[in-house]
Amino acid sequence: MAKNITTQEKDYSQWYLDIIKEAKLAQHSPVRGCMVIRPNGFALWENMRDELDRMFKETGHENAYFPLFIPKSFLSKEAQHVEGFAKECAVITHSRLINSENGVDVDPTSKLEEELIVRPTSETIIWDTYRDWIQSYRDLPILINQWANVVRWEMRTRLFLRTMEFLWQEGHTAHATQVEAEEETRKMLEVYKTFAQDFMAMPVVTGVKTASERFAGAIDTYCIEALMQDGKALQAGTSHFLGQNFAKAFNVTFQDSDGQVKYVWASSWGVSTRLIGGLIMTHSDDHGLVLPPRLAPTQVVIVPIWKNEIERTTVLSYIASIRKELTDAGVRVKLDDRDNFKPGWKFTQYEVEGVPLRIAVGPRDAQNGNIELARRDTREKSIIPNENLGTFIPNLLEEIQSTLFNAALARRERDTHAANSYEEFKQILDEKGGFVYAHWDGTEETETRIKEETKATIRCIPFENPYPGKGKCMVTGNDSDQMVLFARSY
RNA sequence: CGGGGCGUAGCGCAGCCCGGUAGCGCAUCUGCUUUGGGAGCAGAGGGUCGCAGGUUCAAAUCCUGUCGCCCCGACCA
Repeated sequence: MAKNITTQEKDYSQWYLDIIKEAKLAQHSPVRGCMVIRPNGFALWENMRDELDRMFKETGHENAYFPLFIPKSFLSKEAQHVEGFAKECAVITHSRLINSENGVDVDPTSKLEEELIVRPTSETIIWDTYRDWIQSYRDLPILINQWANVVRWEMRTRLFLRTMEFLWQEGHTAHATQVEAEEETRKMLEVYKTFAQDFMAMPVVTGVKTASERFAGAIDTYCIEALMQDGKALQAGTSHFLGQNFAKAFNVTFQDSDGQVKYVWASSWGVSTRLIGGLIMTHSDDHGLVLPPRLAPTQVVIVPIWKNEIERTTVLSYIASIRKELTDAGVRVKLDDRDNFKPGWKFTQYEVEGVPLRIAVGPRDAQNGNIELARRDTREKSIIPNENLGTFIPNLLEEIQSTLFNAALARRERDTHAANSYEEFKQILDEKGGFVYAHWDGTEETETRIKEETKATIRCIPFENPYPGKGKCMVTGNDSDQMVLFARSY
């Protein structure tokens, strides 16, 4: 058992923080609610980013970059949007410091004519720009993504899950027709689902948000929802059909092939460093982080073992060919031949850091033509011959990838229930947690009441319902078209 | 914004009640022995005790203020 990691059973929240600390993913910064993403965490983010970026480009998108600062007036142009973000905007009021007895002070003479907002999201400045880019239907669609940081002044923060500044991507697309914009919204949700499941090995439910959970300024918000090990849901990504709301607010029109001037249709979609929190809470255990091989910065770590200089030379030369074979096969391999840590220490450390496979090689293995192989996911250890590792190891990494997904899927299915009455609903939430499907009459009043009484929210109205069919609302008894997905959430 | 906790060596903490040479563990450096699941011994370096006032011969310790961070709840990706 790894030292310094609180068990999940004892305190899940503390366990989560311990994992981040011990796996060196991130640390708190001197600024409240902000974090330093350490090399281990950032390498993970880079792999996620690269894969998503590839998927965005395969679906026809281009990257661009828009400013960090947004004129205050832009925020006020779309009423719903303003209302949604007004409470959490950082505002820049001055441009200069002056020396003072206290060190430095804000120079009162440097007050800005128009205050600037640090972007909480970029719809406004992007749609202000799109107005210049779009005249004709021939200018459409515009399929843009940007990788950026954004700031939302949160009351309460948690590393990765909710920080005041976070990294994300935001896609912003402009289309000639409603159908096309809606298709784009759904297409990108599918991209997120594929990424979450195939790369993060994190099963997700796709669906549409209710009005109260909808993105400010959207007509519809689609989401991927994942279920964490402690039975709480995590919104892992969102995709919004924005209708013509921003086009109207920023007067973005085009002349269509029929000669008429029309407003442009829009979508936006994003995932953030929050995904790292979801990854942690999907796979990791009391021994530390567990990373899916497809995203792990290091897929295989090789730990050599020796007693003296002769053994060291023998073992390291034996390892050299193994390392080359794996590297040639496209495996991300790290050799840790440091002499100031003992093998046992390294074993534990790489386990804590979540490296999917560990190969240990000592004099005996070099002598016998073997390697010792340890899997992080099952923690099984075996001695195998040093043969065909260039095909064996990649295959094993893929097996680990699917084992992790299957385990996460089995856990989600175990923790997914259907409630046929409000009493049963509350009982499931209190005793088991997890996803709970239940009938709801479709009104905001009922939704609010359920939230106030149980702290559970409607995560989504799922596209694929495991409990299809009409029924009666568990609270009011009114008609319900289908069960919707409830959970307590992060 | 409420409730709780904490600021003392790079990290984790004790010391504070009862004022009197600033300590412990880990980490770091040196040397030797070690290396198949978080090594051992010996030695060494490292501090304006969050900040500002006050009381006192004397303040990490008592008093007053102030700043910051974390955790738990009300809003949100």
